[in-house]
Amino acid sequence: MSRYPAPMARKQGSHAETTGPKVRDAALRLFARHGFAAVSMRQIAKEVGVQAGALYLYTPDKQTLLFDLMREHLEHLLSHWQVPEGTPLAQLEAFCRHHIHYHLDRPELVFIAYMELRNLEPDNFAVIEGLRRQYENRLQEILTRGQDSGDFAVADSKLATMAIIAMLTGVNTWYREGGRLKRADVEGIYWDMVRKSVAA
Amino acid sequence: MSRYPAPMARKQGSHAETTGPKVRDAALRLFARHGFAAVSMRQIAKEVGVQAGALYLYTPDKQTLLFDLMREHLEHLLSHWQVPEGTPLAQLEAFCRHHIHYHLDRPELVFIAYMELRNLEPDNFAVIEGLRRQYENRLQEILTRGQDSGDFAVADSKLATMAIIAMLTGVNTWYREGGRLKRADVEGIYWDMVRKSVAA
DNA sequence: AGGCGAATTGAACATCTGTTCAAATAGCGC
DNA sequence: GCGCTATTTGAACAGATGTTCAATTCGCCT
Repeated sequence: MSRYPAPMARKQGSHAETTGPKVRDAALRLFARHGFAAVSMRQIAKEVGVQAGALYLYTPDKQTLLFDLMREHLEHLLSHWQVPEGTPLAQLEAFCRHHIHYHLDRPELVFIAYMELRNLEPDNFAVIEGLRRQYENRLQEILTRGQDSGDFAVADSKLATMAIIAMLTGVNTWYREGGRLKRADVEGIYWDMVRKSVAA
Repeated sequence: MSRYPAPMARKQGSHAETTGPKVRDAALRLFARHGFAAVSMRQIAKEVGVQAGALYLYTPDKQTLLFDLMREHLEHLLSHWQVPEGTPLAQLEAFCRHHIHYHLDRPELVFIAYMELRNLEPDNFAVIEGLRRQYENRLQEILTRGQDSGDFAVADSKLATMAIIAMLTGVNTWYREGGRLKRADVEGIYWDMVRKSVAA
Protein backbone atom coordinates (compact mmCIF):
# COMPACT_ATOMS: atom_id res chain seq x y z
CA MET A 1 0.00 0.00 0.00
CA SER A 2 0.82 3.67 -0.37
CA ARG A 3 4.22 3.43 -1.94
CA TYR A 4 6.18 6.65 -1.81
CA PRO A 5 5.84 8.92 -3.78
CA ALA A 6 3.31 6.80 -5.64
CA PRO A 7 5.11 7.25 -8.96
CA MET A 8 3.18 6.81 -12.15
CA ALA A 9 3.70 3.32 -13.46
CA ARG A 10 6.75 3.52 -15.66
CA LYS A 11 7.44 1.46 -18.72
CA GLN A 12 10.24 -1.07 -18.88
CA GLY A 13 13.73 0.32 -18.94
CA SER A 14 12.95 2.82 -16.23
CA HIS A 15 14.96 2.52 -13.05
CA ALA A 16 12.24 3.54 -10.65
CA GLU A 17 10.88 0.08 -10.19
CA THR A 18 14.27 -1.52 -9.70
CA THR A 19 15.72 1.17 -7.44
CA GLY A 20 12.78 1.07 -5.06
CA PRO A 21 13.23 -2.58 -4.06
CA LYS A 22 16.98 -2.12 -3.98
CA VAL A 23 16.58 0.64 -1.40
CA ARG A 24 14.37 -1.59 0.70
CA ASP A 25 16.79 -4.51 0.46
CA ALA A 26 19.83 -2.42 1.25
CA ALA A 27 18.10 -0.91 4.27
CA LEU A 28 17.03 -4.36 5.43
CA ARG A 29 20.51 -5.79 5.14
CA LEU A 30 22.28 -2.81 6.73
CA PHE A 31 19.79 -2.29 9.56
CA ALA A 32 20.03 -5.97 10.41
CA ARG A 33 23.81 -5.98 10.38
CA HIS A 34 24.64 -2.69 12.08
CA GLY A 35 21.41 -1.45 13.61
CA PHE A 36 19.09 1.33 12.53
CA ALA A 37 20.83 4.12 14.40
CA ALA A 38 24.27 3.08 13.22
CA VAL A 39 23.39 3.15 9.52
CA SER A 40 23.38 6.42 7.60
CA MET A 41 21.32 7.28 4.56
CA ARG A 42 24.59 7.69 2.67
CA GLN A 43 25.60 4.11 3.45
CA ILE A 44 22.28 2.87 2.15
CA ALA A 45 22.68 5.00 -0.96
CA LYS A 46 26.15 3.67 -1.60
CA GLU A 47 24.87 0.09 -1.30
CA VAL A 48 22.17 0.90 -3.85
CA GLY A 49 24.64 2.71 -6.11
CA VAL A 50 22.98 6.09 -5.95
CA GLN A 51 23.39 9.44 -4.23
CA ALA A 52 21.77 9.99 -0.85
CA GLY A 53 19.25 12.49 -2.19
CA ALA A 54 17.75 9.91 -4.54
CA LEU A 55 16.59 7.78 -1.60
CA TYR A 56 13.95 10.39 -0.87
CA LEU A 57 12.14 9.45 -4.05
CA TYR A 58 11.35 6.12 -2.41
CA THR A 59 10.83 6.95 1.22
CA PRO A 60 9.80 10.14 2.99
CA ASP A 61 12.48 9.63 5.62
CA LYS A 62 14.70 7.13 7.38
CA GLN A 63 12.15 6.36 10.08
CA THR A 64 9.57 5.30 7.49
CA LEU A 65 12.12 3.01 5.88
CA LEU A 66 12.35 1.14 9.18
CA PHE A 67 8.65 1.25 9.93
CA ASP A 68 7.68 -0.10 6.51
CA LEU A 69 10.06 -3.02 6.86
CA MET A 70 8.54 -3.98 10.19
CA ARG A 71 4.95 -3.42 9.19
CA GLU A 72 5.24 -5.39 5.96
CA HIS A 73 6.96 -8.19 7.82
CA LEU A 74 4.25 -8.53 10.44
CA GLU A 75 1.37 -8.04 8.02
CA HIS A 76 2.77 -10.76 5.81
CA LEU A 77 3.28 -13.03 8.79
CA LEU A 78 -0.37 -12.56 9.75
CA SER A 79 -1.75 -13.03 6.23
CA HIS A 80 0.53 -15.91 5.35
CA TRP A 81 -0.79 -18.24 8.02
CA GLN A 82 -4.10 -18.81 9.70
CA VAL A 83 -4.96 -21.23 12.48
CA PRO A 84 -6.15 -24.40 10.75
CA GLU A 85 -9.16 -26.46 11.72
CA GLY A 86 -8.40 -29.35 14.04
CA THR A 87 -7.63 -30.31 17.60
CA PRO A 88 -5.77 -27.86 19.82
CA LEU A 89 -2.80 -30.20 19.68
CA ALA A 90 -2.76 -30.17 15.89
CA GLN A 91 -3.18 -26.40 15.85
CA LEU A 92 -0.33 -25.95 18.27
CA GLU A 93 1.92 -28.18 16.21
CA ALA A 94 1.05 -26.25 13.06
CA PHE A 95 1.79 -22.98 14.82
CA CYS A 96 5.16 -24.11 16.14
CA ARG A 97 6.38 -25.64 12.92
CA HIS A 98 5.23 -22.70 10.86
CA HIS A 99 6.73 -20.18 13.27
CA ILE A 100 10.16 -21.76 13.11
CA HIS A 101 10.00 -22.32 9.37
CA TYR A 102 8.80 -18.83 8.57
CA HIS A 103 11.24 -17.11 10.89
CA LEU A 104 14.25 -19.08 9.70
CA ASP A 105 13.40 -17.96 6.18
CA ARG A 106 13.64 -14.28 7.13
CA PRO A 107 16.35 -13.85 9.72
CA GLU A 108 17.01 -10.20 8.90
CA LEU A 109 13.39 -9.09 9.09
CA VAL A 110 12.89 -11.02 12.31
CA PHE A 111 16.01 -9.51 13.81
CA ILE A 112 14.96 -5.99 12.94
CA ALA A 113 11.39 -6.49 14.12
CA TYR A 114 12.67 -7.54 17.54
CA MET A 115 15.65 -5.25 17.94
CA GLU A 116 14.60 -1.93 16.53
CA LEU A 117 11.33 -1.42 18.38
CA ARG A 118 12.85 1.31 20.47
CA ASN A 119 13.79 3.28 17.38
CA LEU A 120 10.17 3.60 16.29
CA GLU A 121 8.34 6.84 16.89
CA PRO A 122 5.41 6.37 19.30
CA ASP A 123 2.68 6.16 16.65
CA ASN A 124 4.63 3.67 14.59
CA PHE A 125 5.46 1.67 17.68
CA ALA A 126 1.79 1.36 18.53
CA VAL A 127 1.02 -0.02 15.08
CA ILE A 128 3.78 -2.61 15.25
CA GLU A 129 2.89 -3.64 18.76
CA GLY A 130 -0.72 -4.09 17.70
CA LEU A 131 0.28 -6.41 14.89
CA ARG A 132 2.52 -8.39 17.16
CA ARG A 133 -0.24 -8.72 19.70
CA GLN A 134 -2.54 -10.12 17.02
CA TYR A 135 -0.02 -12.81 16.30
CA GLU A 136 0.42 -13.65 19.98
CA ASN A 137 -3.34 -13.81 20.41
CA ARG A 138 -3.60 -16.57 17.85
CA LEU A 139 -1.32 -18.74 19.92
CA GLN A 140 -2.99 -17.76 23.15
CA GLU A 141 -6.39 -18.78 21.80
CA ILE A 142 -5.06 -22.17 20.81
CA LEU A 143 -3.72 -22.64 24.31
CA THR A 144 -6.91 -21.47 25.96
CA ARG A 145 -8.99 -23.84 23.90
CA GLY A 146 -6.67 -26.71 24.65
CA GLN A 147 -6.84 -25.86 28.32
CA ASP A 148 -10.65 -25.84 28.23
CA SER A 149 -10.78 -29.14 26.39
CA GLY A 150 -8.42 -30.75 28.85
CA ASP A 151 -5.74 -31.38 26.24
CA PHE A 152 -3.34 -28.90 27.80
CA ALA A 153 -2.41 -27.96 31.33
CA VAL A 154 -1.12 -24.40 31.27
CA ALA A 155 -1.15 -22.45 34.50
CA ASP A 156 -1.48 -19.13 32.65
CA SER A 157 -2.19 -18.92 28.94
CA LYS A 158 -0.58 -15.48 28.51
CA LEU A 159 2.65 -16.60 30.15
CA ALA A 160 2.66 -19.81 28.17
CA THR A 161 2.18 -17.79 25.00
CA MET A 162 5.13 -15.54 25.73
CA ALA A 163 7.27 -18.46 26.84
CA ILE A 164 6.60 -20.48 23.69
CA ILE A 165 7.12 -17.59 21.30
CA ALA A 166 10.38 -16.60 22.99
CA MET A 167 11.58 -20.17 22.83
CA LEU A 168 10.69 -20.63 19.17
CA THR A 169 12.03 -17.29 18.01
CA GLY A 170 15.26 -18.03 19.82
CA VAL A 171 16.10 -20.52 17.09
CA ASN A 172 17.10 -17.57 14.92
CA THR A 173 19.93 -16.63 17.29
CA TRP A 174 21.87 -19.84 16.77
CA TYR A 175 20.62 -21.71 13.69
CA ARG A 176 22.93 -21.56 10.68
CA GLU A 177 22.16 -23.15 7.34
CA GLY A 178 24.37 -26.12 6.64
CA GLY A 179 24.99 -26.81 10.30
CA ARG A 180 24.65 -30.00 12.28
CA LEU A 181 20.88 -30.14 12.02
CA LYS A 182 18.39 -29.74 9.22
CA ARG A 183 15.50 -27.36 9.66
CA ALA A 184 13.02 -30.22 9.86
CA ASP A 185 15.04 -31.74 12.71
CA VAL A 186 14.95 -28.46 14.59
CA GLU A 187 11.23 -28.08 14.05
CA GLY A 188 10.68 -31.60 15.37
CA ILE A 189 12.81 -31.16 18.47
CA TYR A 190 11.31 -27.81 19.39
CA TRP A 191 7.80 -29.06 18.76
CA ASP A 192 8.51 -31.95 21.07
CA MET A 193 9.59 -29.63 23.86
CA VAL A 194 6.60 -27.33 23.39
CA ARG A 195 4.21 -30.26 23.30
CA LYS A 196 5.52 -31.62 26.56
CA SER A 197 5.69 -28.22 28.23
CA VAL A 198 1.94 -27.71 27.88
CA ALA A 199 0.90 -31.35 28.21
CA ALA A 200 -1.87 -32.23 30.65
CA MET B 1 39.75 -4.56 37.42
CA SER B 2 41.93 -2.04 35.61
CA ARG B 3 39.73 0.95 36.18
CA TYR B 4 40.52 3.84 33.89
CA PRO B 5 42.74 5.81 34.33
CA ALA B 6 43.58 4.10 37.59
CA PRO B 7 43.43 7.32 39.61
CA MET B 8 45.23 7.50 42.91
CA ALA B 9 42.82 6.74 45.69
CA ARG B 10 41.30 10.03 46.62
CA LYS B 11 40.09 11.09 50.02
CA GLN B 12 36.48 11.84 50.79
CA GLY B 13 35.11 15.01 49.29
CA SER B 14 36.72 14.32 45.96
CA HIS B 15 34.41 13.82 43.03
CA ALA B 16 36.40 11.18 41.20
CA GLU B 17 34.86 8.28 43.06
CA THR B 18 31.32 9.53 42.71
CA THR B 19 31.55 10.64 39.08
CA GLY B 20 32.92 7.30 37.91
CA PRO B 21 29.88 5.27 38.96
CA LYS B 22 27.60 8.02 37.74
CA VAL B 23 29.10 7.73 34.26
CA ARG B 24 28.57 3.99 34.31
CA ASP B 25 24.99 4.31 35.49
CA ALA B 26 24.11 7.02 32.99
CA ALA B 27 25.57 4.97 30.15
CA LEU B 28 23.68 1.90 31.33
CA ARG B 29 20.37 3.73 31.48
CA LEU B 30 20.78 5.57 28.18
CA PHE B 31 22.16 2.62 26.22
CA ALA B 32 19.27 0.49 27.43
CA ARG B 33 16.67 3.10 26.56
CA HIS B 34 17.94 4.39 23.21
CA GLY B 35 20.61 1.97 22.09
CA PHE B 36 24.38 2.35 22.05
CA ALA B 37 24.61 3.92 18.59
CA ALA B 38 21.84 6.41 19.28
CA VAL B 39 23.41 7.80 22.46
CA SER B 40 26.12 10.45 22.26
CA MET B 41 28.86 11.09 24.75
CA ARG B 42 27.37 14.54 25.27
CA GLN B 43 24.05 13.02 26.31
CA ILE B 44 25.81 10.83 28.84
CA ALA B 45 27.77 13.83 30.10
CA LYS B 46 24.60 15.89 30.50
CA GLU B 47 22.98 13.07 32.48
CA VAL B 48 26.01 12.99 34.77
CA GLY B 49 26.11 16.78 35.05
CA VAL B 50 29.52 17.25 33.50
CA GLN B 51 31.11 18.26 30.21
CA ALA B 52 31.75 15.62 27.57
CA GLY B 53 35.52 15.86 27.90
CA ALA B 54 35.38 14.80 31.55
CA LEU B 55 34.00 11.38 30.60
CA TYR B 56 37.41 10.48 29.23
CA LEU B 57 38.81 10.52 32.75
CA TYR B 58 36.69 7.43 33.40
CA THR B 59 36.71 5.54 30.14
CA PRO B 60 39.16 5.45 27.25
CA ASP B 61 36.30 5.62 24.75
CA LYS B 62 32.63 4.96 24.13
CA GLN B 63 33.19 1.39 22.99
CA THR B 64 34.88 0.49 26.27
CA LEU B 65 31.96 1.95 28.18
CA LEU B 66 29.71 -0.57 26.46
CA PHE B 67 32.14 -3.45 26.68
CA ASP B 68 32.74 -2.94 30.40
CA LEU B 69 29.01 -2.97 31.11
CA MET B 70 28.58 -6.26 29.30
CA ARG B 71 31.68 -7.90 30.69
CA GLU B 72 30.94 -6.95 34.28
CA HIS B 73 27.39 -8.18 33.87
CA LEU B 74 28.37 -11.59 32.58
CA GLU B 75 31.28 -12.02 34.96
CA HIS B 76 29.02 -11.23 37.87
CA LEU B 77 26.38 -13.61 36.58
CA LEU B 78 28.97 -16.37 36.43
CA SER B 79 30.47 -15.67 39.85
CA HIS B 80 27.17 -15.07 41.56
CA TRP B 81 25.81 -18.55 40.97
CA GLN B 82 27.29 -22.01 40.75
CA VAL B 83 25.53 -25.27 40.02
CA PRO B 84 24.61 -26.73 43.41
CA GLU B 85 25.02 -30.33 44.49
CA GLY B 86 21.97 -32.47 43.98
CA THR B 87 19.89 -34.32 41.43
CA PRO B 88 19.74 -33.03 37.86
CA LEU B 89 16.13 -32.09 38.50
CA ALA B 90 17.05 -30.02 41.55
CA GLN B 91 19.93 -28.44 39.66
CA LEU B 92 17.69 -27.54 36.76
CA GLU B 93 15.13 -26.00 39.07
CA ALA B 94 17.81 -23.96 40.78
CA PHE B 95 19.11 -22.78 37.42
CA CYS B 96 15.69 -21.74 36.15
CA ARG B 97 14.61 -19.93 39.27
CA HIS B 98 17.92 -18.15 39.62
CA HIS B 99 18.01 -17.17 35.97
CA ILE B 100 14.61 -15.53 36.11
CA HIS B 101 15.26 -13.91 39.46
CA TYR B 102 18.67 -12.57 38.53
CA HIS B 103 17.59 -11.30 35.13
CA LEU B 104 14.45 -9.59 36.42
CA ASP B 105 16.68 -7.74 38.88
CA ARG B 106 18.82 -6.25 36.09
CA PRO B 107 16.60 -5.56 33.09
CA GLU B 108 18.83 -2.86 31.65
CA LEU B 109 22.03 -4.90 31.78
CA VAL B 110 20.25 -7.92 30.33
CA PHE B 111 18.78 -5.85 27.56
CA ILE B 112 22.13 -4.35 26.62
CA ALA B 113 23.94 -7.66 26.79
CA TYR B 114 21.50 -9.13 24.28
CA MET B 115 20.90 -6.17 22.01
CA GLU B 116 24.26 -4.49 21.64
CA LEU B 117 26.39 -7.46 20.66
CA ARG B 118 26.69 -6.21 17.12
CA ASN B 119 28.15 -2.92 18.34
CA LEU B 120 31.12 -4.65 19.92
CA GLU B 121 34.44 -4.62 18.13
CA PRO B 122 35.54 -8.15 17.14
CA ASP B 123 37.92 -8.70 20.05
CA ASN B 124 35.40 -7.51 22.58
CA PHE B 125 32.69 -9.58 20.97
CA ALA B 126 34.81 -12.71 21.33
CA VAL B 127 35.24 -12.09 25.05
CA ILE B 128 31.54 -11.55 25.63
CA GLU B 129 30.59 -14.56 23.58
CA GLY B 130 33.02 -16.68 25.54
CA LEU B 131 31.45 -15.64 28.82
CA ARG B 132 27.98 -16.30 27.50
CA ARG B 133 29.04 -19.73 26.31
CA GLN B 134 30.33 -20.54 29.78
CA TYR B 135 26.93 -19.77 31.20
CA GLU B 136 25.15 -21.85 28.58
CA ASN B 137 27.51 -24.73 29.23
CA ARG B 138 26.44 -24.92 32.84
CA LEU B 139 22.88 -25.54 31.79
CA GLN B 140 23.91 -27.94 29.06
CA GLU B 141 25.88 -30.03 31.54
CA ILE B 142 22.89 -30.28 33.84
CA LEU B 143 20.78 -31.48 30.93
CA THR B 144 23.37 -33.95 29.75
CA ARG B 145 23.69 -35.45 33.19
CA GLY B 146 19.93 -35.70 33.56
CA GLN B 147 19.74 -37.36 30.18
CA ASP B 148 22.40 -39.89 31.17
CA SER B 149 20.68 -40.64 34.47
CA GLY B 150 17.35 -41.14 32.77
CA ASP B 151 15.71 -38.21 34.57
CA PHE B 152 15.39 -36.18 31.39
CA ALA B 153 14.53 -36.96 27.79
CA VAL B 154 16.08 -34.29 25.63
CA ALA B 155 16.67 -35.09 21.98
CA ASP B 156 19.61 -32.67 21.78
CA SER B 157 21.15 -31.07 24.83
CA LYS B 158 22.49 -28.04 22.94
CA LEU B 159 19.11 -27.25 21.43
CA ALA B 160 17.38 -27.77 24.74
CA THR B 161 19.88 -25.40 26.33
CA MET B 162 19.20 -22.67 23.82
CA ALA B 163 15.46 -23.22 23.98
CA ILE B 164 15.32 -23.02 27.76
CA ILE B 165 17.53 -19.94 28.01
CA ALA B 166 15.54 -18.13 25.32
CA MET B 167 12.32 -18.98 27.07
CA LEU B 168 13.51 -17.86 30.49
CA THR B 169 15.16 -14.67 29.31
CA GLY B 170 11.99 -13.80 27.45
CA VAL B 171 10.40 -12.98 30.78
CA ASN B 172 12.25 -9.68 30.71
CA THR B 173 10.37 -8.55 27.60
CA TRP B 174 6.99 -8.52 29.28
CA TYR B 175 7.32 -8.66 33.06
CA ARG B 176 6.57 -5.40 34.84
CA GLU B 177 6.83 -4.89 38.58
CA GLY B 178 3.45 -4.49 40.22
CA GLY B 179 1.66 -6.38 37.47
CA ARG B 180 -0.76 -9.25 37.65
CA LEU B 181 1.80 -11.76 38.87
CA LYS B 182 4.47 -11.78 41.53
CA ARG B 183 7.98 -12.80 40.61
CA ALA B 184 7.67 -16.02 42.58
CA ASP B 185 4.53 -16.90 40.59
CA VAL B 186 6.36 -16.36 37.33
CA GLU B 187 9.32 -18.42 38.47
CA GLY B 188 6.97 -21.24 39.43
CA ILE B 189 5.04 -21.25 36.18
CA TYR B 190 8.13 -21.11 34.01
CA TRP B 191 9.86 -23.79 36.03
CA ASP B 192 6.80 -25.98 35.56
CA MET B 193 6.96 -25.59 31.79
CA VAL B 194 10.69 -26.24 31.68
CA ARG B 195 10.37 -29.30 33.90
CA LYS B 196 7.72 -30.81 31.68
CA SER B 197 9.53 -29.92 28.46
CA VAL B 198 12.56 -32.03 29.41
CA ALA B 199 10.69 -34.71 31.34
CA ALA B 200 11.38 -38.34 30.52
C1' DA C 1 47.25 30.98 53.71
C1' DG C 2 49.33 28.63 50.26
C1' DG C 3 50.66 24.81 47.46
C1' DC C 4 49.80 20.83 44.87
C1' DG C 5 47.72 17.49 42.24
C1' DA C 6 43.37 15.72 40.88
C1' DA C 7 39.10 16.95 38.44
C1' DT C 8 36.88 19.56 35.11
C1' DT C 9 36.00 22.95 31.56
C1' DG C 10 35.35 24.72 27.06
C1' DA C 11 36.93 25.28 22.77
C1' DA C 12 38.64 23.13 18.82
C1' DC C 13 39.30 19.18 15.38
C1' DA C 14 37.71 16.94 11.22
C1' DT C 15 34.01 14.45 9.83
C1' DC C 16 29.42 12.85 9.61
C1' DT C 17 24.18 13.45 10.17
C1' DG C 18 19.18 13.60 7.72
C1' DT C 19 17.06 16.23 4.52
C1' DT C 20 16.09 19.67 0.66
C1' DC C 21 16.20 21.37 -3.99
C1' DA C 22 17.63 23.67 -8.28
C1' DA C 23 19.86 21.88 -11.98
C1' DA C 24 21.31 18.12 -14.96
C1' DT C 25 20.50 13.61 -17.12
C1' DA C 26 18.29 9.63 -18.97
C1' DG C 27 15.03 7.01 -21.56
C1' DC C 28 10.62 6.67 -23.39
C1' DG C 29 6.78 7.68 -27.14
C1' DC C 30 6.47 10.00 -31.07
C1' DG D 1 16.04 13.24 -33.41
C1' DC D 2 12.60 15.86 -30.39
C1' DG D 3 10.26 16.80 -26.46
C1' DC D 4 8.70 15.45 -22.14
C1' DT D 5 8.83 13.62 -17.74
C1' DA D 6 10.73 10.45 -14.45
C1' DT D 7 14.94 10.01 -12.27
C1' DT D 8 19.17 11.39 -10.35
C1' DT D 9 22.88 14.41 -9.09
C1' DG D 10 25.63 17.34 -6.25
C1' DA D 11 25.89 20.94 -3.45
C1' DA D 12 24.16 23.07 0.49
C1' DC D 13 22.04 23.41 5.28
C1' DA D 14 22.44 23.56 10.21
C1' DG D 15 23.84 20.89 13.55
C1' DA D 16 25.79 16.60 15.88
C1' DT D 17 29.60 13.18 16.27
C1' DG D 18 33.85 11.09 19.25
C1' DT D 19 37.93 12.66 20.99
C1' DT D 20 41.88 15.75 22.49
C1' DC D 21 44.10 19.14 25.35
C1' DA D 22 45.74 23.60 27.24
C1' DA D 23 43.87 26.18 30.73
C1' DT D 24 41.27 26.52 34.83
C1' DT D 25 39.02 25.28 39.10
C1' DC D 26 38.48 22.57 43.12
C1' DG D 27 39.52 20.63 47.59
C1' DC D 28 42.52 18.46 50.66
C1' DC D 29 47.02 18.79 53.35
C1' DT D 30 50.38 21.17 55.57
